[in-house]
Amino acid sequence: MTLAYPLDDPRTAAPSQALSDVLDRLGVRMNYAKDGEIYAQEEEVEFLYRVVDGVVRTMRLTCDGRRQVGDFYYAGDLFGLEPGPDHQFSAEALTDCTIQVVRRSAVRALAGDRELDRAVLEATRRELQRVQEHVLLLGRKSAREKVAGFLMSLAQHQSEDSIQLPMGRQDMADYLGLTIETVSRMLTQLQGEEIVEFPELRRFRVTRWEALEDLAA
Amino acid sequence: MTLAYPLDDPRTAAPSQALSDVLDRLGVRMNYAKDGEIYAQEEEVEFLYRVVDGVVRTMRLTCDGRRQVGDFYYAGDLFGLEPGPDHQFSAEALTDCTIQVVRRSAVRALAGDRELDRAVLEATRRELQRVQEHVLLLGRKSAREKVAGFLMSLAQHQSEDSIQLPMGRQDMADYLGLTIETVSRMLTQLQGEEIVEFPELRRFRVTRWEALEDLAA
DNA sequence: CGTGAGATTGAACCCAGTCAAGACTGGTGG
DNA sequence: CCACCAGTCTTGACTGGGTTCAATCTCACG
Repeated sequence: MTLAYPLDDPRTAAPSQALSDVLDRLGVRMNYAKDGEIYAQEEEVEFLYRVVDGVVRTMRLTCDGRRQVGDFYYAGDLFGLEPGPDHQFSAEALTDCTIQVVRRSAVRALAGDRELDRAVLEATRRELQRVQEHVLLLGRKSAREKVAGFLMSLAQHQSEDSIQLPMGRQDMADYLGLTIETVSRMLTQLQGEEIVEFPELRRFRVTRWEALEDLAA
Repeated sequence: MTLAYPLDDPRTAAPSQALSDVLDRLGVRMNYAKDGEIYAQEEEVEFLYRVVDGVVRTMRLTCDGRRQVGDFYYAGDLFGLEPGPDHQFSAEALTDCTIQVVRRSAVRALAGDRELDRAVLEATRRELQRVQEHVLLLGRKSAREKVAGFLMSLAQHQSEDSIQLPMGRQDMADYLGLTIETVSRMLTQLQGEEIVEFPELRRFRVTRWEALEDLAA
């Protein structure tokens, strides 16, 4: 993982060395095809995962079929750190992915290493912070602000000038608590105001950073 | 804290013994008057807190003045477990409160005790789970469902037949991502359908549990 | 009793959702 | 190479749930 972005951002701070080592030593690399299921909702929590390459999405389905995307995970990010014995979320490969997987029990067995306990705690903390940001986004922002904020956060994680959108509109909508149509409209609107520019459907460029920052608030 | 409610509920599971002990041994009891500030947003994270008596609310203010309530904490709950060096939320006494406070550095100093590390992790996990529930609530539920769900969760934490509402309508609204008027209307509506009953402004009784459960979904 | 903050209610408005049609895109096979 | 197709995205018209603004009510507390 590159460190092109600020370290205090919980999404991008590198996982601690100890945990990283355990994953390297004991972890198994797995490949998942686009849309492949990594784990299912309700499944027992058994493993710890790190994205090596590709993008992963976690999501939750309510009994009546509404979908809520938990988060998106990129190269270097840990995921699957869920409280409770069962997964509240499922995880799927948004793109073709390589994932490093380690059994939780293996981590626990090595936990004589206090560094490691600490590392898991640290990772859980980061996760908590991400989720708290998500609450603020969902609770008190307009559709316009939600979409702008989403684009901002994507942009902050890619140093290139032209930014890739690995997920479709439906995934954005389900992350932001909106419908696909509203997301689409807001994107068009932001383009109309020349704040962002979409040369391709899944790729954009920020043309007026200040305006985008103001919106994301 | 009583254990009248199921243990797998992250809001109510008792904090682990080790952490509880540290709080008892090293913690200082503090009293806060209603609306007193326990810590401020942006303030450095220094302490760990446990509610002994009363109710605490955490909340966050955005630059343009919008308010988002993080959560409500009751007797026995730990709070102030925030990732990052600074508080993202502020905490205030919703009612007159007794809070047991311990320095984080004291906890850290004792952390040779692996039990303790584990306990902090466990508490952070529970917090994570609460926040994830909150995301689902905010992202994919109607006003009616939000209010019904809120009343449900309150009811589940009080064994009595008549349930106290320690917070005002504004706090409920800011927790649910609604306006005070909408909250009020939904309460009236639920009363009209004889699902709940409000003998007093801040006290209610559930008259049709099944209906409430269906709504909270 | 009065008083005032907090809660309810009403009416008008508006943002986002819904439903439906059409456009674009990328992939496939002729 | 291009025509076609299916999936995805965009656009439009309409609806409706929730907000806004304002007036009234309630009740806890002096």
